[in-house]
This record gives sequence, structure tokens and C-alpha cells, in this order.
Amino acid sequence: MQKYIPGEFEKKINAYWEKNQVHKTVSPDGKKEKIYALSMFPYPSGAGLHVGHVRIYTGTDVLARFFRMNQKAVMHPMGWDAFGLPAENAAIKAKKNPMDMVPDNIKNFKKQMSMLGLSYDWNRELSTIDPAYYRLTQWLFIQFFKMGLLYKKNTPVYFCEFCKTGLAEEEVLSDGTHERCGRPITRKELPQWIFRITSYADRLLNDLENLDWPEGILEMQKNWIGKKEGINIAYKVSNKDRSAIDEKITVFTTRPDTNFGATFIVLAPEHDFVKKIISGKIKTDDWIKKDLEEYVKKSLAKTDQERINERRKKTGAFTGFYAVNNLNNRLMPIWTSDFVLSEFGTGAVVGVPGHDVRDFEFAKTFGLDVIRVVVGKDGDKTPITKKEQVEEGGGTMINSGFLDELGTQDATNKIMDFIEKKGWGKRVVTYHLRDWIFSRQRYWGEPIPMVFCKNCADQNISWWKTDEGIRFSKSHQNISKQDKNITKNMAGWFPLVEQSLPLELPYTKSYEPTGTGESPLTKIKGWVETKCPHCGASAKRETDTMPNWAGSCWYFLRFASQKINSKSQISNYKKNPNNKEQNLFGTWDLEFRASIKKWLPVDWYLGGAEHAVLHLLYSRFWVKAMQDLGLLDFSEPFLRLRNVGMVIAEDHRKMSKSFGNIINPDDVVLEYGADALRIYEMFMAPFNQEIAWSTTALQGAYRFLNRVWKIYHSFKFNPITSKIEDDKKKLIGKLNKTIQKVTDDIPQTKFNTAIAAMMEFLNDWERFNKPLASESLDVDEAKKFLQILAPFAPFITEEIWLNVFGEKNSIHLSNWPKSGDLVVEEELKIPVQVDGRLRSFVVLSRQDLSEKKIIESAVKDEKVSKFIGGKKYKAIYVKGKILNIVLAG
RNA sequence: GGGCGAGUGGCGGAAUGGCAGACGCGUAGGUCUCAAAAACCUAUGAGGGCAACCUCAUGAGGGUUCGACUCCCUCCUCGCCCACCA
Repeated sequence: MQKYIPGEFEKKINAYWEKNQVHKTVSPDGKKEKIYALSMFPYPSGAGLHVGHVRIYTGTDVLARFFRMNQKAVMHPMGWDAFGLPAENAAIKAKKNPMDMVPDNIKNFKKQMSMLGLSYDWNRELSTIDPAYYRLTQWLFIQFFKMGLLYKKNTPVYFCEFCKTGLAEEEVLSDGTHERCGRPITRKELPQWIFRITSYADRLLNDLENLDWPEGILEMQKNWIGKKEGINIAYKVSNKDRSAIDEKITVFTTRPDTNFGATFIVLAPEHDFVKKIISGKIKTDDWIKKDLEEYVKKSLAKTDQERINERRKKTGAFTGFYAVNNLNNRLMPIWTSDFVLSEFGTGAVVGVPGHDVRDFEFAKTFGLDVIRVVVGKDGDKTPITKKEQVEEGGGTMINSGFLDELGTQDATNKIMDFIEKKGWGKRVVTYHLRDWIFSRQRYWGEPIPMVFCKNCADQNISWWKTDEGIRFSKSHQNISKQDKNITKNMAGWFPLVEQSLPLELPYTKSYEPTGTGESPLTKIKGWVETKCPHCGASAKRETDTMPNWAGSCWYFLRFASQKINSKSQISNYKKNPNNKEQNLFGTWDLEFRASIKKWLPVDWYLGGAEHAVLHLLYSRFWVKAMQDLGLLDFSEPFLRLRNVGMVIAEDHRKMSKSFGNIINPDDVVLEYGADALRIYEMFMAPFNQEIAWSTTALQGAYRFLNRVWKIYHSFKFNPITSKIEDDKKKLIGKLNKTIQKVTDDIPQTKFNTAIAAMMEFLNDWERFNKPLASESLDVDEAKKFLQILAPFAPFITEEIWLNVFGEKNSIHLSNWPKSGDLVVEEELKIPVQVDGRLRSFVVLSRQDLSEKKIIESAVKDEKVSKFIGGKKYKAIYVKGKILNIVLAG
């Protein structure tokens, strides 16, 4: 018998699959239901595939193969998220141009994926750095600009001094470091392209309801969007002597019920009122102005890490002015402090120190008044002097005029009505979600297809005032929601003529980030200088590029169409930069729309949980915006989302070069074969749970496959004699149960228990009728077991299918076996408990299976009667499951 | 501080109202071998007992139930996400 040496046939099987196009997408028709199974696509780093990648991709592959065998029309594509920081930083480190290096990385990734037996339809391969691909990324950018979702503005951005780029808030970790490079982040004010994702906040929140996603991810998105209902209250500002000045301070609060307890106002250091005092527009004492100036300067210079380190320590400066509380005419001093965030609400807070710990700390630090207006559960009515007494929860109102005695909820409603009626404020909804900063001062990204024309800007012409802009607004009335401020501020900015796309990223030797807040593209004069699409005067291109999220926001759509898909064109592009034909395939045409309709949304989306508020939120946003543009007729991209757990090293640390604990999938495949690696990673734990690498457990998976190999290679094709008929029936019963279990488990991503069930069956099969174990099943039944193993171990099963059974077509295109009639066992074994503790079993034939008979034979059982000991009892029988005899007394 | 999840043998885990520890790893003993590896066989939660068996046991404590790893309450520990969000 041949030994199981995976290296000897895995390559051959791969060639067979390719030749016979086994993984080719089958188009869905009336009969075949479509299944779109997708793994989150990787950025092709130089390090090659991680064993963590293997886990995600194998999971999706098991699903794809399972559904294919169930005769569904399956699309299972793969592509490359090749723009962005990780690729670029790696390239810089290697001192290579990313445009030269990334295509090599892709080749390596692709080779590794084939080696693993991942059943991708490579005809649909795409890469985000392919000009044929990002042509549409740019085109979409322009559409979003036209509908008023994009604007450019000076904004304080999170800035990574190491990566030398601005970042989105989502890319900043809670310790104030950069998600990608781990270095501390500062803030810098830069002109940025910004996406108005906030105008979709409500839809992004509400549509979560219908998604079959992990609960945790849904929660994270909900929290990130962070919808809060409250009220904006405007206060008049006065001097200490109550003489009014012509200013108002508007605060946002969710607890207006506590407003009788308000004793001060705090503004963010960036607040306009503060700026006005510092600039001298509002006059105040010199020493106050100086203090304020110093404080603001100091707090704005802090890095986020410094802010975080200071945490709860309260700092601040007094403005010299007071706000008048309308409710009780109280003068509330106006302070500034960096615990108030300029981006949230109105950037101003009303201080209620009795019922907010932060406010209390601030009041204590600066000697401000504390008033109790709520009596909480503890019933404490005494003045609040200690932090522990601060009542943040609900309760009953006191010291609050007409609100006294009311509960928190009633008081809130009553005072909101009251304030609105008096015209002092207005109910508002705020969100934690901020607009999405979309520019990066880096080379390796899609060029932003916008041009700035000084000539037009001087005449205050914005795109929306051009003929084209007016026409667009008329034909898209439902979505033309760019507000007046945006229109006003966007004078001089024009999108490229769409026919000229793609705006290709130029090949350059100086691709390293500049650190000046401008991208390296700025230095390429011939590229920057262009003509204004509107007036024809000389103009300048936008030199910032898009973030790496851009390409991944719509790639799942692109797979749907093969026609406008293409092989990576980077090399062609470099050889013939002027050959537009070669780099331009299709557009958002009818064919593309039809393909999208056929395949989208994605049915199964598998990937890590780390994208919860990044890629998964951005993609949902783009899809909704595209729906509004009439490009799509659905609102959610991913129907089912499943998370994969991380694979960490054997020493329970992250796999990393510096720890020297990296497992390279190539080595594993070389030694144990791809099937063993796949089985191991699917078997070790529930799919969404973290696993630590274990080479001995991997060897267990190999042993299992080795036994499969042996039993099939010693398989005799003769039917079995009648002598063992009964046992054989049992084995076939077990086989049917196993088929049922695997069939149920796979769509629930319970891969570990599916594999355990198959191991159990193999144990039984081997034990049965030794030493001729292989004779114990008929050929047809032996094939069924091979088939249910096929999605997990595609190579070994194919090899046996073709070369042991002599099948003509791939096992992966065969029909998934039916579990058949479960063989009814003649005898049934019922566990018997006495007082809830297992004491014995009764074995009865099916005919005798009445409750009466069971109880009769149970009490006769020696082990049972011993415990009954003549006492009275009642019996509880759960049909076919268990009998419990409960003793009286 | 807020949200979510998890605590079961030496280890990864199974069972989610009905026989706790499936399956795998590890360990011990054995077969084969001059020997080793591989492969195969047997045992393997803890305690007691020659044994049949018995007792204890799913983070801790309480509750519901004929019956709880599973449901409810209180607490402890760990992990992940968010966080000076008004």
C-alpha cells in the first residue's frame, strides 16, 4: 500500500482542478440559488500569508465547497487590498518602490493560496492598485463629491509623526497610538477632504437591525454611532455686574432635568468664545486674557497620550464672564478646560457638579458651588461634599422649583417642553460618530481626482454653480443635500472630467513621506500642474491620496462582473503608461449593474473582528450612498458576518519576528500537507475563538488523515457476508448520523464539532470487524464519508475519489450525500435516575417502549430498587430520553 | 467608568433543561523492533474500595426545577471593544 505523503499528490490535484476549472463560478439561474462567499481580502505584505489568514480563508472555503456540492451557484473570489500604509511602510523599509514591490508580494500570496487548496475563481481576481480598478474608486469619489458628501476644510487631525500622515479617528487606538505603527499620535491642523458620514448616522444605526452579524459587532457599531437625544440650551453672557454682552453660549445636555443644579459653564479650549477673547474681539482684563491664552496654548500642544495620562486630573482657566441661568437667574462663571471636547455636542458643557463626577472634580479643583437636585436610591438628601455622593443615576427632584418631587424621566420631559416653549433651547440629537477624514499625505493611495483653480476660486465659483452642477442637482433632487456652507467653501474645486479617469498614480523615485503635511506627489511638478476643467486656466491637482479603506469600500461589488475585471495591470501600465485602452475596462454600465443584481449582497462574509468600526462601517456607508445615487438597489453589503478568532503563537504571545515564534504555512504544508493544516485550524476551537498554535495537535490532524488514507487504500470492493449484518447496520446508522451532523454544522460555522463527528465515525469504522475493517462498508457508503470530508480536506479526498474509486469528475462537484433514513435501532437504552442521580439503564425493544413497561422494568432493576428501598415514589418519564424516579419525603 | 463575552480534567475543547468531560493533544503501560521513530492496542477528572460499586466535581454562594455546565439573583476572575461623549 502507498503511504500517505501529501506532497506527492497535492500539486497534481491542484493542476487537475485548474485544468478542469473546478472552482469556476457557476452562474445562478432560476434553479440554482446563488451563494456569494467572501473572505475579507488581505493586504499583500512582504511576509506572506500568516497562519491566521489560513484560518479565515479555510473557513470560507469550507462553506464555498459545501454549497457547491449542494448544487448552489457559488461565487468565491479573492483579491488584493494593496494600497495603503502597511504595504507602503514595508516598501519604505525595504527601500523599494511600492509599485515595484507590491506586485511581487501578490504573486507570492497567490501561490500560497493555491498551495492551501482554496477554491477561488481566479478569473475574478482584482487588485485595488490596478488603474482599471481604481478608475471606479475615483469615479465614485466624484459622484460622492457631486452629491455633497465630500468637502475640504482645515481641520485638526490626528497625525502620526512616524507615518507622516493624518489619520481617521478610527485609526487611533485608545492609548493614543497609531493602529498600524503603534507610535504616539499628535494633532495637526491640515486641509482635509472629509466625508459627511454623519448624514447617514441614522440609517447606519437603524439598518443594523436586519443583519445576521455577531452581536458584539452590532453593539460596537451602535456604540460608535452613539446616538444621543438631548437639548441645546442657549445662555446669555454677562459681566460680573450682570451687564449683558452681545454673546450667547450654547450647551448640549442630555440631563436638562438637573439644570437647577447648574453652577458653571465649561468651554472646550478650541471654542469660538475663547478664541474671541484671546484675539481681543471680546475685551476682558489683561491678566485673565493672559492666563487663558497660556492655558489654551498648553492644552492644544498636548499629545493624546499626554491627555490620557493625565486622565482625571482637572485643569482649566476662567474667562472672566458669566452665563445667566434662565431658570433661577443664577450667574454661572464661564471656564475653559480640555476635558470638554470641541467635536462633541456644541463644545460647551453646563456644569452640574452634584450629578456628574467630572463636573464635581472640576468644581472641587476650582472651588465652585455644588447643589443637590436629585435624591437617588440611597435616599441621601444631604449636601454633596464627597465624590461618592455624586448621584449620576435617576431619582426624585429637589431644590428644583416646579420640578420638585418629579422623577427623572418626567422632570426631563417637563423641562424640555418648558425650555422649548420659552425659546431658550431646542431638542437635538447628537452622535458620537464624526465625519470621516479621507485624505492621506502619502504616496501609496488612489490620487484624489480633484483640481483646484485659483481663477475660479477668486470669482467664488464652485462646481455646484456650473451648468453641470445645476444639471446634476436637478436630476438628483432626492440626494442633493450639500449644505450652503459646503457650497460656499468649495469655490475653485472641480472634479476631473470623468472620461479622463483613471488619474494614474505616477511612478516616482521620491515616494517617501515628506513630513510637511503634504504628500510626495506635491514634488512632481508636471503632474501637479494642470488645466481647470471649468475655465481652462492653469490649476493644481489635489496631491493628497485616499486612505486604504477606499478600495475596500466597494471591492465586493467588483467581483460580480468578470467583464470589467482584469488581471493586474500594473506591469502593463508601467510598460505603456500612455496606453489608456489597456487600462480602461468598462464603467458602471448595464452589464455591471446586471452582474451586481445577480450576486449581491454578499451572503457569507468572514473576517476578523478588528474591522468592526472601520471597514465594516465605511462599506455600509458607501453602499447606502451608492443606493441613493441609483447605482445599487440594496442598502446593506453583507448579510451574514462571521468572525474568525486569531491564531497566536504556542507561547501565547502574538506571532512576531522579534519573538521568533512565527509559524510559516509553507513549512507546515511541506511537512504535513495542506489538508492537515486545514483540518487542524478548523478543529482546534470554535471558529470565532482565539487559538494558540500547537504542533502536536497539528500532528493529531495529520494522524487522522493518515488513517483515512489507510482505510481507503485497504478497501475491498466486495459486499459483506450476512454474518455481520447487524453490526453493519449500526455502522451505517452511525454514518448517517455523521452525515447529518456535518450537514447541520457547516452552515453554523461549527467546523470543530463537524470534524470531531467524522473522527468519531472513523474510530467506529476501524474498530468494526477487524482485521478486515475496510470491508465493512459498501462502496457507496464509503464514498459518502469521503464526500463529507471533502470541504475540509480537499486534496486527499480528491486523490482517493479519482484514483481509488476511479471517478471521472471531481469530488468537489459531486452531490452532497443525503443522510438517508436513519437506521432505527431495535433496542433502546433509557437512563434511569433516582432523585435526579443516574443509577442504571433499562434496555427495551421498541415494541415495549410504553411508559408503564419502562417504569416496571426500572424498579425491578437491582441497582434502582436498592435506592428506592421500598419507599413510595413518583416517576417522571421524558419520552425516549430519561426516567427519573422521585422518592417521597 | 460603560458595553459585550467567557470561566468545565494536565491542555484545546464537547454537551446549552435530561447519561458532564464527545473529539483531539499530553501522559502511563503494552505490541512490533537489536534499538529508536512511526504505527497500533489499553488506561487516563479527583477521592475511597480487592471488587461490585460509592462519594465529590463544570469560578464562589444562593434560587427555580423531578432534574441545572445550561435558566434567575449576588459576587469573584479573565478577555475583547469603547472611554473626560456632557
